[in-house]
Amino acid sequence: MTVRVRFPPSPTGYLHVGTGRTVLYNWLFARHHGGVMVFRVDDTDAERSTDEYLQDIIEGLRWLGIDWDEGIIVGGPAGEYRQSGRLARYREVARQLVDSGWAYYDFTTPEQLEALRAEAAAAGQSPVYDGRFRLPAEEAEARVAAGEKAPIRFAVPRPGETVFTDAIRGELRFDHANVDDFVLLRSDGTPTYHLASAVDDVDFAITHIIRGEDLLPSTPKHLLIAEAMGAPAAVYAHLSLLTGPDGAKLSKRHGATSLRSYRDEGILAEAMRNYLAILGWSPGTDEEIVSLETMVDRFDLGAVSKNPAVFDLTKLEWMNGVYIRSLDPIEFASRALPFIEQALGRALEPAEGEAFGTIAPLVQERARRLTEVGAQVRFLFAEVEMDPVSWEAVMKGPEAGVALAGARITLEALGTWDKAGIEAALRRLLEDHGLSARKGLQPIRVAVTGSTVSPPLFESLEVLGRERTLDRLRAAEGRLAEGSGLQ
RNA sequence: GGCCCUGUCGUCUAGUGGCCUAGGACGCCGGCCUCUCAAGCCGGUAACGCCGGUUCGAAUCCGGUCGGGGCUGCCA
Repeated sequence: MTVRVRFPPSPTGYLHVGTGRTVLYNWLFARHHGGVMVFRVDDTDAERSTDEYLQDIIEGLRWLGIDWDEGIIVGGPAGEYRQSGRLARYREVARQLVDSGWAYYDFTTPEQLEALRAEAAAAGQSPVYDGRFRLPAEEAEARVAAGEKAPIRFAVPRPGETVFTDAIRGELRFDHANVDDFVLLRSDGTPTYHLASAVDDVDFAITHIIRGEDLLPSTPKHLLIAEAMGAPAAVYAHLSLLTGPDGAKLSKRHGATSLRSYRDEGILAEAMRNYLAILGWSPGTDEEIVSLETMVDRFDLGAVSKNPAVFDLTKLEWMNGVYIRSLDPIEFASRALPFIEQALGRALEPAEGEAFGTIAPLVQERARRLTEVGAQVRFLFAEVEMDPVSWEAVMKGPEAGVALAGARITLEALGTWDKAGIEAALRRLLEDHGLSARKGLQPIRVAVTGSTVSPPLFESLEVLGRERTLDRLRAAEGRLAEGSGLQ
């Protein structure tokens, strides 16, 4: 039997990193087993579902490099993969379950339900509706025929229990005393998540349902619906949740949770994918950097962790740095370009693009996120924005003036303006004045880039060009003179 | 409150009765390298929640306890 998994997002928000991890695991499982990945849309919540969110989810998947074999866009045997387009089917199943006695029209009022819950809470019992007000079938039918609106509830067998083996957690049992007669079809005729999701899983012949642990308490309901439909039970696997540093389910209050925001903040798709894969799954070796091929090759639900995992931004950034450094230099430059233009607020001129291409490899070694690149090369494309702290740190001593003036004079006279020439000239300068590289070069760096932190100096000057370098050295000398009260 | 999941370094994890005086990775600390910052290299810090039991032997098995999390809607 071929493995069939599914990804059923409900488009009520941007693609969440936790959801991203869930899809990844489904995808890895499918690819590992040569199975089929189905992409359906759980949009039964018409109020909150939007097309914009669906687009974001699709883009997020593509960004991660996850594809699907059946479902929206690509189509498939089921034809319709949006739940909003399958409403008639859900009503049909609900009706069939009523006819077969697995479900019933319910006339309990919200007040009655509330009273029951309060009563149960007071008695220390499970607050579940056990169908005690269920009417005889004929009576219920008569009221429905008379035009009365009523939801359809599932008649959970009592006493009873649902037992299943979770692929990650082992055998799990749920006493039906704690499972209530849940609503299948709302009184307005729309299906609840439980009905729509379970029917789709049956209709699309899903064999493995890999989802978040938050759905664990709902599993008996889904298994019961499948049973009532006369369908074989799928294998369930519940993934632990992703949490923030405080241990609570990852949410907005922990910071960015959408995959999109990480992409926008300079995280590489391959790094995010690798990090998410390792967050809760171990390839079985000490490796942390794992190729996609290896993931597919080794993925196994039995090796997925049962514990919740804290989403550790620091480790993601480290991994992103590893991936950035492993990029082909040309590839790095082209991926970084949009971030530079974003930081600059304008597109780069052709000549500037060339300049960046020259210095890019040096920045590549230093960045953990693509967004850092802009700050590092800004001095090449804009006027110097002097960092006061940097200035204070290096312009204090008597060496500063000497280094600045000396550099200006020697570089002005320099023959060929290239890295080798610049380095030779400046090293000679240092020697002549008995300055250490550290003491002598920092003032020049700050004068030219505006900061104590920059790409290597000689290359930076080469790319900056003689005129701008000299201008900036003069400007710094002027500023130094003012600051020293010499003027 | 009820039901359920879960518990190895700060974090992610390896570990399925002896190979564990518990391994790796991130972080952190120190050193080397060095024109700054990174990167790289070397070294260090740090954990089996607790209490019982089973066993010649327990991180690994059992019970309890404490802690963390999830669910508890005619949301998904």
